[in-house]
Amino acid sequence: MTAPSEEPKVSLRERIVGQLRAQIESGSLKPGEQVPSENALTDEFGVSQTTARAALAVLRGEGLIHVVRGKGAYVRGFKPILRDATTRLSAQQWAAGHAIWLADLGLRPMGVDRIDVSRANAPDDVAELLRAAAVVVRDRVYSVEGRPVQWAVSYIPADLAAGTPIERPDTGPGGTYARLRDIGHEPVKFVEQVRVRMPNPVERKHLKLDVGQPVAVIRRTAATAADRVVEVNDMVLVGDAYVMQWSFTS
Amino acid sequence: MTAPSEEPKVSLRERIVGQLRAQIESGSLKPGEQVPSENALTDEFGVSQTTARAALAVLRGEGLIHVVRGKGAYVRGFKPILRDATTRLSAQQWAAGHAIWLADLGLRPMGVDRIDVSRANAPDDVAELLRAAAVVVRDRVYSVEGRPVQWAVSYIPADLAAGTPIERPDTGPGGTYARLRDIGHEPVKFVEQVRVRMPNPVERKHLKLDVGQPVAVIRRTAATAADRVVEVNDMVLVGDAYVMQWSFTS
DNA sequence: AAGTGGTCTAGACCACCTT
DNA sequence: AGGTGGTCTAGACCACTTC
Repeated sequence: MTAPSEEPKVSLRERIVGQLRAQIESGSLKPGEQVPSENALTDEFGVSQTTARAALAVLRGEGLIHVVRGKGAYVRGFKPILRDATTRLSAQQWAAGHAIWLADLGLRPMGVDRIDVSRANAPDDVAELLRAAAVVVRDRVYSVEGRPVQWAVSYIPADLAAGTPIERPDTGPGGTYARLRDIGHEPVKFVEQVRVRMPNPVERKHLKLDVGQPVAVIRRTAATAADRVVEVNDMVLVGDAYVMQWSFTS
Repeated sequence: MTAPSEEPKVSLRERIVGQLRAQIESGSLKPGEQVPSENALTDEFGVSQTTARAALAVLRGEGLIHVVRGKGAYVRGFKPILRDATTRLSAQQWAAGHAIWLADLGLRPMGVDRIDVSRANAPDDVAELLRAAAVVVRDRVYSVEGRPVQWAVSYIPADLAAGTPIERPDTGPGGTYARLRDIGHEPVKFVEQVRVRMPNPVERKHLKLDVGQPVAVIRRTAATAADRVVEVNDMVLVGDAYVMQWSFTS
């Protein structure tokens, strides 16, 4: 009698997710705008609050919205930062490196939320790389437009850094690498290892992360021409805040 | 009368999450082992199934467990693959690049699940980079140990690739780049741009991803010495399957 | 006070896997 | 058949924000 069923096959949650995602991606819900509240979704789709919540949780997990307790859920809008490892640390130009993916990653001021400098014993794996246990630790959180975007912890052998501006929060022009150069240990070789994962609770706290937001974890080792490792820098980057770029030749 | 309350402050869900996470990280729950089922958690912690589910969902989101419908939840254990862009594409050696983070990323055979080669019109942004709309598209999924780990789509200008082995699934020794060299368009300059985000539904399907697993999205552009872009390769890497590495000098 | 999200319960039904 | 996860409801109470 009835027409063959259309086989929706998608759960109520996914139907809500799909509609909202489409609205966000099409721009009919603009960055900063409020997403329909749980109650609104309850009415509109005739589902329970639990289901409406589950739908919003999925969008959170995709980083499309962020949520403020007691206020509402809002469409994310954050222009990613271009982090170009090779041209920041070297001065090369790459003709092929222009206009890839993003034209408008304008440079924006990056501030330091917090910085702690101390002497300590390095974790085992770091000590092995540096061939030194006693290190100066530079621990800081960077922010852009009021939002924490990176947590970085650097380890420099204490026998190099002790008593130098590296032990001061502000290391002066050119930063730690320039100071290492001043004392005859200029780093010239760099290796960056990158992992992608969900943040642990400590990282979530430092970076004020919403649940479901992935991070990139970068370990950079910096070595001199004589292959002495003079710095290990462990960085945690908020995933949707960055586009990372590396350039190289064959 | 009673002792001052201990102010648990953590939700039931977080308490369950914390205990299971500790067990996984301490190794008392080993990779491949089954995590207590929802019913078991319901009994052990005296919570509803919904709450037990929510706890497991968090661990899924952190990539610590994966779930098989009708069977159970299991501790993840997958040795990540080392993807060294610079030494794979060049032949350089980096003394400082050894023994960073992971000693035992033994090379494992990477197979091709599926490969489709076709001619098509490139997406606008790719066409702009290649300065050509007509392209050969190489679309494939790679697997390691039966698990999809990467989805890669390459675009090569059709006026270069047409009629060459690049249009065949197996491009022969040295791959696409060797064939481009054969016809006088050897790529020598590379730029890789990397984003970190949650996968969209299409990516989740291709890579058979569990919910809550982040991916790295890499766009590599390969250019000749004359700065002609001869390939754009869009890759989606399963986050926890990889450690990506780049090396460079200042 | 009213609206928002955050947590949780008790119970239901379904789909999938193993025995 | 029985266990597992997947989806969903109806309702409760709490914490936070705005008015």
